[in-house]
Amino acid sequence: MTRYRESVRPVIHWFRKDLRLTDNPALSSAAESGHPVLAVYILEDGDSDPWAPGGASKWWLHHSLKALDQSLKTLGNRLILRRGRPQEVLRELVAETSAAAVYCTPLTEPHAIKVDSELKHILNELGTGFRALDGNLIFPPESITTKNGEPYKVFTPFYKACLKTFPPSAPLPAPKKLPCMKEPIRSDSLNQWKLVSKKPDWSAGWLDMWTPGETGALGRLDSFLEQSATVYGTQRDRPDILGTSKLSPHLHFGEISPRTCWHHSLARVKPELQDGLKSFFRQIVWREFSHHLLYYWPNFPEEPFRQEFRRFPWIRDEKALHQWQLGLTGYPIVDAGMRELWATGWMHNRVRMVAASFLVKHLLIPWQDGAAWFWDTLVDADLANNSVSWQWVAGCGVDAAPFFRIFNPILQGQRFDPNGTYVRHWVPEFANLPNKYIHEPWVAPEHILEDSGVSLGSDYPFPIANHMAARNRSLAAFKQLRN
DNA sequence: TTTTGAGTTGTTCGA
DNA sequence: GTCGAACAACTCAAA
Repeated sequence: MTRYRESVRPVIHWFRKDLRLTDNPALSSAAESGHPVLAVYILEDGDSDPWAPGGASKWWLHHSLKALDQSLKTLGNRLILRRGRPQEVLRELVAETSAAAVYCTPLTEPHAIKVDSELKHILNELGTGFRALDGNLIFPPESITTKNGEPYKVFTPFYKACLKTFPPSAPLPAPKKLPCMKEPIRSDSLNQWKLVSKKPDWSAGWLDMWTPGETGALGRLDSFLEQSATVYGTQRDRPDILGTSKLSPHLHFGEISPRTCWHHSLARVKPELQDGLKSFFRQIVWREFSHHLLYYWPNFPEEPFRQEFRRFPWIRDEKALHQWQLGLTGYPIVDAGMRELWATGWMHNRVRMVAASFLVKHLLIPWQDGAAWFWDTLVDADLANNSVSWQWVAGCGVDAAPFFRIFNPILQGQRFDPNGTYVRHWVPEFANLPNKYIHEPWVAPEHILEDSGVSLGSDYPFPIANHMAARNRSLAAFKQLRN
């Protein structure tokens, strides 16, 4: 027995990693359906989702959901919060409301794909529509393939194929109306979900650094376009200055679409300065590429893409892993990055590579251990980007770094943090150490260390691995793999 | 089917 | 200090 007349049956927009109103094709379609729209977010636990959000991501999610609810309220709607397996929660909601259809944005995570396929079946049996409309990728999986119809495994040809289809279509405006259901629908309270850790309160002060939500995302893009977009190509590698876009968490949660990033960039940057945008677009396409790879190879997060790496002689070393996590490796650039990560939920891209390379090449610790730590500590933790990037650094991924490419943490520090500004900020032990020694404090004469007020071995550790020795050990391990 | 050119992000060594 | 070569061979993608 249908409880509502046909005209007032709602449709459900199931929000997931598309926490925005602008350029959200699924939401726009729901809005245009002529039905009231029930806006729902479903929190799934680690019991059923193997890659449920980590600690830092949950903090972001909390604030992003709060922001989304505020935006919906300006349209006279609200966000309904439910917890559980989406298949069951949506089945219940459809039963409760006689919803005519469920709208959502498809994702590339293997778990999401499984959920969608079950959901499609369940809704079909209930006679309820299931409409998944792309919106989180400019180039959804299967829209870009090689001439043979195969997925690309090399970035550059993928990138070129993407460029051929340009420019992407214009972003959609936010719906003007989003009529609410008249009948009240039960919702969890966001605070009950306890997404924000209070004890310990490691995220205190994060709201000064980040503004989760759609408004924050557009603001971040605007700042980037005003301040650093034109010099992005050269400055993005410098952790001591704000040279990157810092859009990654906003993109991960879908608070802004890549298409919006693209169009706003072209609209706001003067044509003669648009050369600097090329590197930015390239990075956006990297995100697309990673999502393609995850879609086609669903065990990318767990297993090395290159099979021979199953027998790579990784070393399980809990103590060294812990030192790396805490930023106590004895290499200032690595430690600065790891401490920035812990303190802010984010790490500069260049430093991510250096820190990741140190873990897998200098310490020979499995890339999965590093990826797991990043998963828990990054506000932008994204299964596709994280897995593909870690495998790239480890050399076992697609188009991966050659085995002889082993970052020298001293050189990288000197090259990209030439004045030691970044290191001094995150490793204040060296606040008074001269630049000359900032990236290799162990070579500083004893009296210089003393003058700068730091004692190696007590205030700050000696390197836990000698660069040359570790480099040679890593090269030997890779050589062993070839035979 | 075969061929050909190319492939995110680096380091070290010796001239 | 600067510069080019070596570091390996393999796989991918297109012609």
